Amino acid sequence: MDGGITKKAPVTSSQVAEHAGVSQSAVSRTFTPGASISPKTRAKVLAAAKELGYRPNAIARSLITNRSRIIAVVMAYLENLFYPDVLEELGRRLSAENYHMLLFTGFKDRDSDPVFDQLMQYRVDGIILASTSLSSELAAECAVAGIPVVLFNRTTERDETSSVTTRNHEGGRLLGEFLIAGGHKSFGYVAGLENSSTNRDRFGGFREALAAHGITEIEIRTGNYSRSEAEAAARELLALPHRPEAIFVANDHMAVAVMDVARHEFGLRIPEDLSIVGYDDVGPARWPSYGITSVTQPIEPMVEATVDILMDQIHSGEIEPQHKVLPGELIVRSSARLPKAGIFEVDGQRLYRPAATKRVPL
Amino acid sequence: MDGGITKKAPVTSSQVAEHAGVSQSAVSRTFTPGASISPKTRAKVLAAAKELGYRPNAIARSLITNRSRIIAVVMAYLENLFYPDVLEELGRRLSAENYHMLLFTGFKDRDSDPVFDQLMQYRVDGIILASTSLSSELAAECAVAGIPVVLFNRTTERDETSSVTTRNHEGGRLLGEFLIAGGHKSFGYVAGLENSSTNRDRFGGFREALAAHGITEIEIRTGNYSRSEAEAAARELLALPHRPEAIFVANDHMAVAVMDVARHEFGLRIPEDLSIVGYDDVGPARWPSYGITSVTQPIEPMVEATVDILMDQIHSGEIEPQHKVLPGELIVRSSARLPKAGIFEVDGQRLYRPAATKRVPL
DNA sequence: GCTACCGTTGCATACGTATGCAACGAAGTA
DNA sequence: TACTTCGTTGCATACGTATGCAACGGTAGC
Repeated sequence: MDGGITKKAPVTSSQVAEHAGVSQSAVSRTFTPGASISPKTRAKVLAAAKELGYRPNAIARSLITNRSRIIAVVMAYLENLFYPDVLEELGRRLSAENYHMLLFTGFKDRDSDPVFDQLMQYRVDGIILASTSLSSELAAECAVAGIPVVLFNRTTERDETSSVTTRNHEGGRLLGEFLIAGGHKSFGYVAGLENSSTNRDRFGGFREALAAHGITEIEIRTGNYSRSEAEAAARELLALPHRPEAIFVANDHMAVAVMDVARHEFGLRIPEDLSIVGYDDVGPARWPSYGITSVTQPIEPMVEATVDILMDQIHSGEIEPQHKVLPGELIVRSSARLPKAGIFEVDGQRLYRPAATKRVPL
Repeated sequence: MDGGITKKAPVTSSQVAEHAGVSQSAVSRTFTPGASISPKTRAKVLAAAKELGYRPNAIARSLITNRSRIIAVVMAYLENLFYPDVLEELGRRLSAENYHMLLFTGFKDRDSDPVFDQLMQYRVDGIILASTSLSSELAAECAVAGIPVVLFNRTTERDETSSVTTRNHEGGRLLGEFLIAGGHKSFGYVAGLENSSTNRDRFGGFREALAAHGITEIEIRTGNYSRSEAEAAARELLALPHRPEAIFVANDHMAVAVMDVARHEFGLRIPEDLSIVGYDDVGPARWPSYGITSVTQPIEPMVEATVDILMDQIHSGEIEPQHKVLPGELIVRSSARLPKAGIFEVDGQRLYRPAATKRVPL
């Protein structure tokens, strides 16, 4: 044997039709749910199809139906485990709707224009933008093209693009209140990407909470949601003459890095010498080595909402921007000193809800 | 304004042709590299295309060229950061070749048949299988269909499907020698998925190394490459009356979990009370909280080899199974007691190479 | 037995692009 | 000038499927 196998042409609906003694239309209708076809011919076609190993050609179908059943998912980087988790859940939810993911990743955030060109060429039925920003021209172009777009964990200034987020502002405020209730007096903040809405909102709420208690000084360093930059930011913060007693890190991915630097480079005990709180409630935050007090971003509801918006817009053909904002919870773990009150145990997890808002979910 | 925007039909090559005063062929040739077209008409077409906002329809192109420029990437789960890293690198490499990824993830490993059906319908140009097994019938079906398949970090018994792996057997052996040279006397192994080649090979090498020193008893528990199962496995191993002095965990993802259990549930000091070694050299293994001694699996060369094999088979049309096996290095960190000799510093990293094989890269 | 009706079927066409083929024109050669 | 050559262009067709339309056959109602 020569070992080399050359590409064999796939079976077409016409071949199946001939083999089954029916027309090509009948084959097509057999594989089109709801089409007018008698059980008898349908059975004949299915038998012939199975025998020949026929699979409908999704490409040809897309050409005629103008629907590719492909959703473009744009994630500049997957370093933060939050996004792989999102991706997995998206895979589940989209495949349940019989949609598929064309993934764009591994590019630098600034190179999004060629990415956009590519995904437009595939006539995707929808676009999910996570962990990347979208210039407003591109958003406009999508709108003109009539392609539904959902920003995942991001919002834009103007409300023209649909989005799914959590209550980042309230989350940041809650963390601020938590730290203040814990008796901390001086504060630091490790920022995420400066122009990201999550960073703005989380910090906005945090600052507001501190300001309500007369605290306006916050030492800020930027980590850009990257581990290595967060390490550098931590080194600067912890080397200050008056080191902050508590640091809010804009997400858990960076908080882990900050904690590592604090412990292993500065020899600090957490939370005795330093309190750290994060955001996302991502995997490593739950590991006992870290145990980060963090605000959850509930991935499953977020993904569900995202897919719902897309499906709604795809099926209706109308692109009315929708904005879904989901609640989160402050999960109390061991990375920050505890307040005297406001901690509740629910389903084996400790949550923080200050008295005034105890009954209102975040 | 009513806010709702209805889908606008995209611009076609014929419209561009009319607008530019040329034939549709000329438009097609303008966007086909290497086609016969004069600079003058080309410029006219490009101007018209830009003006109308034309983008070639990749779907229609695929139909006629029989090439979708889509590669199916199948990853059952992304829990282990190794795979998101792979995904990112794949994104870089494939987009450099102007290919795109259709990602299948978030399904249980047993549900791979419907996944296979889906990806076949899109007439993908190639398939990358990582973190999932493929039944041999499916592999055969791909072979018949002439679709190149590469197993990433997996091999099958028979050599009929291309694969990219690292020297897992040698890596396991090296870790065994390292632990023995470190003076350990009793050993445990936390296994990965039992039928995976990585698990078989790593353990095979490990057992071989121990056997060469007269050690045949290894306490084995299975973690199935899952964090929670690895935790359970660790609890069993560490509760044994004669707790092993050293544990080889089949990958770093599980090793982190084992280390957490050892420290926080059993109060063990690492490496004083217990040595742990892992595999993959994945992110958390490098974090100072863990510092896992581990054998690297070099993602970039592995991905490069994978894409090379695919491109080769796509362009040649011949599917000759290729098997690429890449070297790894044993990176010495702090999770296991050190041997007296054999540790070298290279580029700021400590490597272990026993005297006999010092000059031979793993 | 005739008509009306409805479910089923095949015919023909359309989707947007690539490409073999022939025609054309310009340039070069004798 | 006549002939060859070669680069460029348009025509026509093909890719594999979905679907409007008309035709067909069977059934029910009178």
